[in-house]
Amino acid sequence: MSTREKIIQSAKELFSKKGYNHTTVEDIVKHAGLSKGAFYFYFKSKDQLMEELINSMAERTKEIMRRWLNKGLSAEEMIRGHIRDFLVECYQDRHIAYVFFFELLCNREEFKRLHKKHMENILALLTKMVEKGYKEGEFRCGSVKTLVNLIVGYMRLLYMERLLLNNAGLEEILQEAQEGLDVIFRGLKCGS
Amino acid sequence: MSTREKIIQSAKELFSKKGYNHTTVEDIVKHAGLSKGAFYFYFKSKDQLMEELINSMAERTKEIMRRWLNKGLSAEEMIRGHIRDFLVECYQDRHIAYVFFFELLCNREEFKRLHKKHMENILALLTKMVEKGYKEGEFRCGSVKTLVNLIVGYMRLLYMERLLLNNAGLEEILQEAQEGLDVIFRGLKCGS
DNA sequence: TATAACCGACCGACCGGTCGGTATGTTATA
DNA sequence: TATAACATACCGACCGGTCGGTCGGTTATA
Repeated sequence: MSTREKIIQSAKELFSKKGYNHTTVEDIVKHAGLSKGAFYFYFKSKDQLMEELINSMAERTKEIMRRWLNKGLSAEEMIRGHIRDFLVECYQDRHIAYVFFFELLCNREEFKRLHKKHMENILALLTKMVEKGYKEGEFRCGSVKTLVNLIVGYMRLLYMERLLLNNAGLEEILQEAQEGLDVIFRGLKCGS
Repeated sequence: MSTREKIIQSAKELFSKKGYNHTTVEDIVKHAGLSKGAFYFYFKSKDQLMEELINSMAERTKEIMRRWLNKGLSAEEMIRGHIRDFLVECYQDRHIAYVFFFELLCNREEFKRLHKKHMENILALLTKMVEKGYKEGEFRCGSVKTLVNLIVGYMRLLYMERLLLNNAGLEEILQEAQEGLDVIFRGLKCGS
């Protein structure tokens, strides 16, 4: 692993453990077995490193969604498929996913805007999937907005509570996600 | 409003605007038209104020849930009812709800534990409601855990995205929450 | 006039960022 | 092919600003 990669990896781990604010540049470099000089050789500032982490994570997520959107599948298949990929991605990079979903919102306005920008893109992509379901008569109650919120809310919670706080395994999470989607798609009360 | 209340109110507003870390004690007292001396006359530390805010918010939420649990209603009625009350409470106190749901998770271990403790209580209460639904045959697919996660995730997202980021009105939020619950309870695909 | 309530100058720990330095290549030159 | 000239990668002491918390003093109240 290159020095630059070492710094990034170290930052990811520490940010997810202690948070952005409570992780010092000193912490990051010590944990990577380096010095501050190395850090500022590769990064303009602590903020710049943060932004880089966020952008890379968000772009990968969008890429996954775009891939599924272009497969010509039904809405349910697209949604289930991209969520699976998304959770796998989250699992592999769970440190930085935490930073994206939470850390970013507890910081200065600049970071909140960054989160908002990426979230808007992601929601727009999910909206496209869901819209298809309504347009083609696949979904019959609720509304686009409601469904999008249900899905995103569930994913976030799954990630936060199960993956991060409870350290659940990947298979377990995927299983749970499918169950939740079953409820959303089929409903609680209309047939088993 | 007493001086103590002024400080609390000021802290709530600033914490939700700038976050706990980026709100200084100086900010809080200036915004309340007071001085640091007043702050440290009423509070042992900035952390103690934070804990007080969190505990009070969490206790009120639990109280709402307990009230609905003891009404002898069906699971769906209990869930819909307490969520309504909860959202009203959140709306009135949206500043501190933000701190509870997000700020707490982006801070030192001590605060994370506090969040976890309250969350466990709240989830246990919700679980009781949901269990009743399965026990009495009201709910027919999914599982207790899945349903609890779906509901909590949706509430959190509604609160975060709609109430906080989009500044939606109370009636609008309540309406949306009902729609989401409709989907969960009836399902997307089994009858309109 | 005693005490509660409040003021605000100041302390000191902490942390992001800087900067002068070094060591290990790599390229140019004669 | 020896060496001067330069570049890259990294070190760590230090600086300057920030902010939680303290403390000696002042004002209001009963």
